[in-house]
Amino acid sequence: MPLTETIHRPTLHEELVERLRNLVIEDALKPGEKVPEKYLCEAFGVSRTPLREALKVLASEGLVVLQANRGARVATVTREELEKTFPIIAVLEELAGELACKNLSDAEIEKIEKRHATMIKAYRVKDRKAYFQANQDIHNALIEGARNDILETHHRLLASRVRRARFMANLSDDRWAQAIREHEQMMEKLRVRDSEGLGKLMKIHMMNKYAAHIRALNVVSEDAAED
Amino acid sequence: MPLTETIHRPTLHEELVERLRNLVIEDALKPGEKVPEKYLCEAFGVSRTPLREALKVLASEGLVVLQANRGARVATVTREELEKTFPIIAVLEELAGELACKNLSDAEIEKIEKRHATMIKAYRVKDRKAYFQANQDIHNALIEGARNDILETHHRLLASRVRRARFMANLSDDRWAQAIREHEQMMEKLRVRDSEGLGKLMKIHMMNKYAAHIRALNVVSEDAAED
DNA sequence: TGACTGCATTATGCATTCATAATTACCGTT
DNA sequence: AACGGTAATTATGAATGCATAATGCAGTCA
Repeated sequence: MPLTETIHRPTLHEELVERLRNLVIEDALKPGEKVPEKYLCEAFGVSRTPLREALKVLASEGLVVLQANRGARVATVTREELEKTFPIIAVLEELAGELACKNLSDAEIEKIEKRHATMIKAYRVKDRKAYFQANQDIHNALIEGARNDILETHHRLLASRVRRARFMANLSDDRWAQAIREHEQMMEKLRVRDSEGLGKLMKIHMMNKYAAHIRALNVVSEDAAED
Repeated sequence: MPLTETIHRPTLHEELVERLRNLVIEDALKPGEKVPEKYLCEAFGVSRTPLREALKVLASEGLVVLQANRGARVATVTREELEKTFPIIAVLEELAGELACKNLSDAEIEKIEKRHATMIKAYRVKDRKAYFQANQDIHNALIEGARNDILETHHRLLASRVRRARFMANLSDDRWAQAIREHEQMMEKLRVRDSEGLGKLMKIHMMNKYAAHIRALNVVSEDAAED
């Protein structure tokens, strides 16, 4: 008789994992930076034990790296890692797309349709922020639509290391237009519940995004080389 | 001047993560069982702090589940989880197969060829143990051949929850023969470095393995229903 | 001036301790 | 005897303490 959800009282270290993860993802703690254990303890009002437990977990997620006797640093994302990570995300999205096509309700698809319209509008007026929000929502809805929490977890683990705010600025007009076209195609497949079609498109979409990131990275590293 | 590898001194908690993970994978700690914190501390000769840190990591990997104030239990694998996990492993293997085809050296392929021969021999004489060992080696070699440690990590995380000793016994003669045929096909693709072909076969191979597991599970649960 | 050495300071890993929640054992009531 | 409630015990989460490795700094010598 599942009338009630099993209650979940969060422990300190879980709370901290959550908080710290957000700090890293939102770039409040920047890649390569030391994680100031003492400071964070004071800031959160906890002792070192739960904070250190949280760091261990974040390390196993790959968000920070631990050096014995030298503490934790926020993991830096090298180009090599990007190259390794994107293809994995791509196949996960492919799978998610296939499953979502099968499992999403009509109402949910309708909701995504609305989000899509919002996104298109944002594109027309070049509202980057609104665009990214709607885009994010659509992708999340598709991933969740797969009804596979394990897939979701692994996708999140991988995406959180790659999705960094600074990439948002690097969206070229060309890539933006291309992304919109890809989303239009994806919606077409979703409407007719062509699961394989959607899966393939989502994979391609991700790989194209990857190519754009790499191009942006090249520009950055060329700039850096000028110093 | 990279004459020396950067030395890595393992900390206690890393060591413990390793050890405990093995205990779970090797079924020394059985699913659903409580993880006897105190006992393990004594057995390993460490205090609770590093052991508990290790448990947090294993929990984030999904090998154990933590209940606040009620300690840790070895995670149980439900059929639902199997159903969610296998398709993910399948697409990861597909990707791994593609990458391995591109990245394996001729010498490494030769090694796999030898392993393959060993496996076939084991099949002929119905030596289950030798078969599983060679099989494992081949799969590991292919995953490693992808030259993508992140892919490897996620594959390992997923596989370790699913790969349980008791499944080994459940290999039917039919499935065994089918698996052998699939491996033959995979080798053919690998020899000519048909990356997409190998990828597709590895995915199919995994999904067939999945189907076999489900069949085995059905038998088990029907047996259980007889009580 | 600049690099090296030894000491002081700090940060870190781990052990220990403490407070409290969960479990068990016990006992009285029906 | 079975059930319910309460006290004793145990286990757990978190804080504190301690030993040691890493870092920063002053002093020395070229």
